[in-house]
Amino acid sequence: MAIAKADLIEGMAKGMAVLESFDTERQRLNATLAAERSGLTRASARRHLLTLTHLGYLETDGSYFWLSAKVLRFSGSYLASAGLPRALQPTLNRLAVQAQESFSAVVLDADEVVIVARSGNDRNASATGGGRVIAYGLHMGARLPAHATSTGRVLLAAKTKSGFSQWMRGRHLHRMTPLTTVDAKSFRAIIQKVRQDDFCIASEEHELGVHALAVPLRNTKGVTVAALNVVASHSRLSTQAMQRDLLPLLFDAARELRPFL
Amino acid sequence: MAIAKADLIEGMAKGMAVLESFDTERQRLNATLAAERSGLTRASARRHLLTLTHLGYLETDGSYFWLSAKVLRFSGSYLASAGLPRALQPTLNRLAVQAQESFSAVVLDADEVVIVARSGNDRNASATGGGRVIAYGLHMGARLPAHATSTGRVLLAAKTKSGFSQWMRGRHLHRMTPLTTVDAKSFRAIIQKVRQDDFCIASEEHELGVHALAVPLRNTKGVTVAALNVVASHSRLSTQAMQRDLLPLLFDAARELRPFL
DNA sequence: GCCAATTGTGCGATGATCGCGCAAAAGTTG
DNA sequence: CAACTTTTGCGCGATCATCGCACAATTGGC
Repeated sequence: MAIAKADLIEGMAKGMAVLESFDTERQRLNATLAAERSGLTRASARRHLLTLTHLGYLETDGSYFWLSAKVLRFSGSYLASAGLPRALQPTLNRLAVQAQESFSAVVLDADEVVIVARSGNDRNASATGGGRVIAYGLHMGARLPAHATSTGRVLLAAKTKSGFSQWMRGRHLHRMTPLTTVDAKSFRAIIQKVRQDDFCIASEEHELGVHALAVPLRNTKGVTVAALNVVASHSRLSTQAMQRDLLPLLFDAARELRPFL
Repeated sequence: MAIAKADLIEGMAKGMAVLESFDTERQRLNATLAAERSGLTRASARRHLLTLTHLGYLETDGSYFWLSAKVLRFSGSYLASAGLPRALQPTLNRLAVQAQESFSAVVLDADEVVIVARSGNDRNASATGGGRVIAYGLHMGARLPAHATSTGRVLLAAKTKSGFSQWMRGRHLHRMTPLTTVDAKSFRAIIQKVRQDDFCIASEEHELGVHALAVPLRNTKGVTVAALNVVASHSRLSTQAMQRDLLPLLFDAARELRPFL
């Protein structure tokens, strides 16, 4: 949609590519690194890095660059403006208190899901032992591969048949764990089953020892606008127990949220 | 520092100005509005809006534009990469459980404080009755005026005398509530007192019915890198009770965090 | 249905950006 | 430690992307 013709500012696009080249794994970049990751020439990448630094989005020690707190301004504005997170948060908080588990609400963005609201005890974080802030890296704004997550599958199942086929076209399902479904045929079958069940369980397909249960969030027109899930460690809660104890909670929450979406 | 000469990409700067023109108050903009707010010509603003839309950071209905979930990618990367939030989060979580109150950690950015980590029961949210997601709009990435917040004052007090004077130079202290200190002389006196006390209480200066207590977070070199505070509703907890019961907790947390900052 | 205000967009001139290429710094090896 | 190799910082002229004017199309008011 809106595939504008030729009057797009490419300087802008380059700059955003540079900004995006800072991700979860690569947090500190110099000009050469940034050039590689963003596909620009070294000189150009350097100019953009300098510009972004000047604008306050990056900080630098002279040779390396890293994101500054200023980038939080965007998420702040988004979260304040977007109706979705605002509408979901109270319910997520309530679920966290009731069930003592971690809940997330996500939307689909291309081939990833984006966490737009979450809640939960972060007891699991300390259980993992070390520096992990939030259990399993599930912070606000985190992006996870759609095909390997319960929520992603729920959102893919909500697409039309042709929409889903188009999404699948030529796509390589990346293996995240030994248990990830990467075969296209099997994956189509899974999505078909999600369509029937209206929920999805993904067990250790994204991270070993972790499984999740997701349901769609639909508005009153029946359009799926997001997905809601609960994540638990395999050792603490079996798949069966999760479905038995938590699925009704999720369905209730989805029904309750319906008028607000 | 690093005030680069003349080789800064201005297309980039314009684009970021456009992105920034979406804030908490103005969430939906058309080309004309965005042009006004970002200081560009209409034509240029439109091109940048279109570009950002094409890149996926904005969504549009054809005439109006609004932020998309993709902007969360930056905060996600920042939160995953920045040492500060990662180091603080576990302690904040523990505080929230212990005290059943809402805690925030913030850094100073020009004349605003930015929330880089937070925790807390959001019971207050439901207490406020309506659609407020999080008590008092204190979400991650939210920006609040430094002069009217307990944390802002703690961070301003950490500046050198000359640094603080420079900050004050020609600054207008915006009135947030009838109780906001806006007189420069009074404000200087407050900062002086914060220097002595090493903590700050701001009562209803930012929002009526809300008061907060903040302490500085220093690293082992003695440099203040952030501020930690607790926010409570006036009706639920008196200023005196807050100081008596929570100040020791905050000081303990600050001492405990010291090696990690 | 007419007028006024606002918005969408083509086009030529201009100056900002590109990336080459050099010089200096850093790193490597015998 | 010196000579060599690799990497990084950055100046410079040519080029082409961007600017904003101006006009057309659209919307809205009365």
